[in-house]
Amino acid sequence: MKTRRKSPVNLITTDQNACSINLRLRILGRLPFFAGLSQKALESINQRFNSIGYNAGEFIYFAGDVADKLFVVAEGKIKIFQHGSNGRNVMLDILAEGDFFGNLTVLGASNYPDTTQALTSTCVLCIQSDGFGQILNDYPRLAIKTIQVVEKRLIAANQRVFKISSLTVEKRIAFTLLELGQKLGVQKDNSLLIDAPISRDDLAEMTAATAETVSRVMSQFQSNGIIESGRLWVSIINMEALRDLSKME
Amino acid sequence: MKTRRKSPVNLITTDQNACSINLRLRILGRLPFFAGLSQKALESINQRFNSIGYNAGEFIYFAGDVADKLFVVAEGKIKIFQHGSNGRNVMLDILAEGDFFGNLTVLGASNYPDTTQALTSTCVLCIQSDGFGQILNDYPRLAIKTIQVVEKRLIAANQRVFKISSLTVEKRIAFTLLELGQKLGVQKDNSLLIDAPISRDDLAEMTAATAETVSRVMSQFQSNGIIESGRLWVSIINMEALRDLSKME
DNA sequence: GCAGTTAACTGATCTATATCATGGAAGCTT
DNA sequence: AAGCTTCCATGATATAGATCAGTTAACTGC
Repeated sequence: MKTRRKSPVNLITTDQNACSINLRLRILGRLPFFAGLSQKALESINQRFNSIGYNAGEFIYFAGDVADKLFVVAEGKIKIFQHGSNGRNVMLDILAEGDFFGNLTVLGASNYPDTTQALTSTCVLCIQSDGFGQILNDYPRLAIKTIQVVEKRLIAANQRVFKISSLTVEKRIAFTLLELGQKLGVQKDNSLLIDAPISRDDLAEMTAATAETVSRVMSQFQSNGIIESGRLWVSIINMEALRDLSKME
Repeated sequence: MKTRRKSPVNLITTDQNACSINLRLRILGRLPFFAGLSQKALESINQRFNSIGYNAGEFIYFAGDVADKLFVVAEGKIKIFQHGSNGRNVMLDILAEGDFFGNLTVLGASNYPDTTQALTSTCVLCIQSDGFGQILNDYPRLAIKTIQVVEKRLIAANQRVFKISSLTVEKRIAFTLLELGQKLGVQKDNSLLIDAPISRDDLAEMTAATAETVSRVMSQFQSNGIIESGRLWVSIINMEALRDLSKME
């Protein structure tokens, strides 16, 4: 029997004051989204935001809630998913610092189509959707940037459909691990640690598979020296091998 | 053996002059997207568009082409899909009058992620992406409307992922038929004809299934009196039964 | 109206992955 | 450090749907 290893993922990513008022401006200013705005504009935009902290496991909102807010991840990791009544969830993404989520536009009284839950302790910045609408009206360049953000996600979503319908589970998992590595990876000596507490179940929800199948594939990856993994952590050892495996041919 | 019926779908939907210059303004003005703009603004926007006609089967663009144009369907039906090298395509949507496709924003030198092909003879309006970007800059309300259009598609794409991963093929087909009925349906005495030449292969590409499986399910639907169908056409007889079948429970 | 082509139907078989079931390891809790 | 809970591994079995294959029906063009 393979022996699993202790988790190298640090679950406490923020301290209590990460969301303090005086830090908001700095966080917003760092976002590529707001790059190029004057300090004055940035300050006025900052006025409209406030910040909220969540502990690991807490929900930010549920699918069906009235969608009147837009959020930005300031610190921590958040999973965004749709839940099937049967318990078959589908994860759309794991959000990290700088990612937007919630309601981007002022669609009259709509509801969130998905649910968001903190994976680690997190801090999010929050703004009323109509306030954000006014900002977009005042700064058309931001509106165009917003279109680009949403369009990128649309393209990614379409590619996910493509992968689910034409790739094997093994390839989908390989792909997903590469994406997670790229987005959440931190270099640790000779491996790339995915810096979020990801379970087999999470991977199953990301790849449209079952936890058992994911477990089998991950075991195989591990015995081939491609990854290292344990309870709630994964780390990529051989990136090239993963890339080969994910090839569509 | 069940005998199939002659197609009631009219494949010739446009005449040669449907795209004539003097019709463009009328078509643009009808679009909900441009609703609320002054006649003057509309005329200046119209200046930037030109129109192109395609015969059934012709391609508007291929995945990978340089994405420098935005299109609007003026008349006809267009399928938009991704093709897998193996021949396993994934259809994203069937576009009808008023739908946008192509490149909405001025992303520096990107490529189309999908391929578009006319299902009937069609006419499309066309604008350079950077020209459209200027329009969005001039009319921030249009930019916000654009965000809404893309966001709706994103939500639809995510729901497609959800359906593929958690519903049976039968349910997915039922769902897809309902969507097609809603979008392309025309009432014919006691049935709703889907007004586009849709093959079993097309349905397979829409539902992430094979043509054979689709054929079997459609045969069953037909013998249950839920639909009527033949070579390149489908018509819904019993909407309620389809809705029941598509229920997720 | 006949020949050729493409789309659709259906039977037989196969397989990737889900399901069901059990045991073991990691990490909390007190 | 003992007990509890959650997560992970893995074997055995079942099955939805893919694949392979052969036939029939609708449309197209001459």
